[in-house]
Amino acid sequence: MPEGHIIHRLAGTYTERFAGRKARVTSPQGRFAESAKLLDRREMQDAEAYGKHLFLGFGPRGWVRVHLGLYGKVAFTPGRGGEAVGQVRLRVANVDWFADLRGPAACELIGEGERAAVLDRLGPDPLRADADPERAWRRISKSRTSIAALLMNQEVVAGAGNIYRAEVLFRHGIDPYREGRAVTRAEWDAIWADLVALMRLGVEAKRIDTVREEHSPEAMERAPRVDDHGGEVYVYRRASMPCHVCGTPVSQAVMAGRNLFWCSVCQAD
DNA sequence: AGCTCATGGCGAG
DNA sequence: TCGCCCTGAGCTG
Repeated sequence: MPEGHIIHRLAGTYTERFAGRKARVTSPQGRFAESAKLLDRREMQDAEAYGKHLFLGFGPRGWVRVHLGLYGKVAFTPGRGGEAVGQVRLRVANVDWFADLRGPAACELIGEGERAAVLDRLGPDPLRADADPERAWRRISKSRTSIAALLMNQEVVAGAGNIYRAEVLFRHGIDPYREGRAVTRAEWDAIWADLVALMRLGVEAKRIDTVREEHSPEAMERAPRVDDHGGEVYVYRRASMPCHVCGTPVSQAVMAGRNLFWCSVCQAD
């Protein structure tokens, strides 16, 4: 379930359980074996998230950059860990815990320069205190690309994915097909502030909840949760189901190869 | 057993 | 814009 909130939570958990100690680093599946060997029995100094990228810091040995992609998962388990189950690309372990990474899109050992290059390409991350939403605004306010596509572009905003983009556009009544340059400054400020708030909640709750309290009882009653993506939402994966606010069936379309969900009434320009 | 789908992103064309 | 890669869950038959 990897949007940015999950990655930030993972960084916190890696830090809490492994940072400041020597770790066993292995690749039971083998695809990270050579790099793992270079890190094994070294100290993991810290773990940090930027957007959907997770960096495990091994000081002079460099960084492990992990990107979960669509399928990647990390499982933390107490104990020393026996035989790996399934395709475990990376196992980090100490006497108390082991963390198994499966199915990542990327898991690579990189140096400071490569890390800087990755960060350079990323837009501001709503979950980071050092984020500068002005950078995103400069990009959005000049763009003819739809606001929905812009919010998914990690060079514009880092960390939001398909769920947050659908939900934040709903919450601000913005047609997903509207061009970036037609978004007002006030709307952008509200979108950013909302992303910050929603994603922080997501880190805490480990799921994505976006339905405001005044719509919530109604929403729960009408739409018992069927999906495994987490919490209670307005439009994401609710195609044809009644909008929690106006009752209109939720719309679905494919935009740039990704499913897009919105309410054509609440989000009409 | 085999298909389909997924919260992502890359490179080719 | 398309196809492809990472993997597992939840169907179908």
